[in-house]
Amino acid sequence: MSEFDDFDLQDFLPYLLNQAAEASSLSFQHVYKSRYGMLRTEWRVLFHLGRYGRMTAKEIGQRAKTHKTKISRAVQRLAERRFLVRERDETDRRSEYLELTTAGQAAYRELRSVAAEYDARLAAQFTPDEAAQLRAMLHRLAGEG
Amino acid sequence: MSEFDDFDLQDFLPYLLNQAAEASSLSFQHVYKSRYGMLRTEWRVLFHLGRYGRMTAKEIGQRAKTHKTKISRAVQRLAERRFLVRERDETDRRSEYLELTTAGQAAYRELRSVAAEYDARLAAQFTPDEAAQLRAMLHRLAGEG
DNA sequence: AACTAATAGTTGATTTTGTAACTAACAACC
DNA sequence: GGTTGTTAGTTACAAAATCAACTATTAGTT
Repeated sequence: MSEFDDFDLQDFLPYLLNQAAEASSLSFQHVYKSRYGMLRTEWRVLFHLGRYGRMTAKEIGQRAKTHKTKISRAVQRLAERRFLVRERDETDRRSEYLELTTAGQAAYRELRSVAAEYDARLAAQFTPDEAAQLRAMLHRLAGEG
Repeated sequence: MSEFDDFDLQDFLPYLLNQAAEASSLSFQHVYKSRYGMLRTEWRVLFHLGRYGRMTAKEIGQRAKTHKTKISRAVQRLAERRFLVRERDETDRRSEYLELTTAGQAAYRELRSVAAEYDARLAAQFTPDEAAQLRAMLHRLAGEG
């Protein structure tokens, strides 16, 4: 009988966070998957370009804390589907700038609006104060300021 | 310019939850992976059996909201490594009871204590009240009472 | 200029997951 | 007691994630 005998998996933060993340992304995932055939990383790349504008794969990877191979493959698929275009950086020919096409922007806008509504619905389970506090705590756990 | 123009991915709850979950499970994941060569589902199965005792694969799947194929494979690997034993239920020969071996229990105890310490460290970023509230909100998002 | 190290991004091999189909056992019904 | 429907768990195949090695390019050093 150790001092942790009452430690419960259901309250273990990594587990709990994971359960909450999975449950709360399920139905939104269904939208970008069924409507645009996108994978999670693809929607994230789309969102980054839509929200923050032209940038390189590396920058997206850093912002989203996503490995470069995942980004590379997501970019490939989005380019194939004409959601974005690549443009070599002539000052450093190793990297290329990515930018959404008109179709990409349209997809971004629709998904963003679905996401915003969905987020509002999730947050509505709490008071505005609670929701704000939750986000702040999650940011802290996610490991940035 | 839509009404959601300021909607930010960094604050989108599913994204934020996912980032927090990943960041906060990273170093714990490293422990069960490097020390016991376990995958996430395996550690969860181990934990369920260690904490709640003998049960069937189905029960674990329900508690952990994990698909039966994932459980099935995790059980197989844990059985191969002699962390658990299976015993057919003679009243219903479709299912079998799972139970940790001595080695399984030892692994469980060690991982549980690492997890508890780790959880305490994560929670220490907040006041006890905040931490309790965080857990409550996550439970709510995870979709149970 | 040649040599070494570093960086952006891609590719390939391996592992893990997801989905659907399967087997074996039980249950319910006529 | 045979037919149909369910359930526990496994297996097979396809999709996706991971990790290491690779190419092309730039930067730094001598």
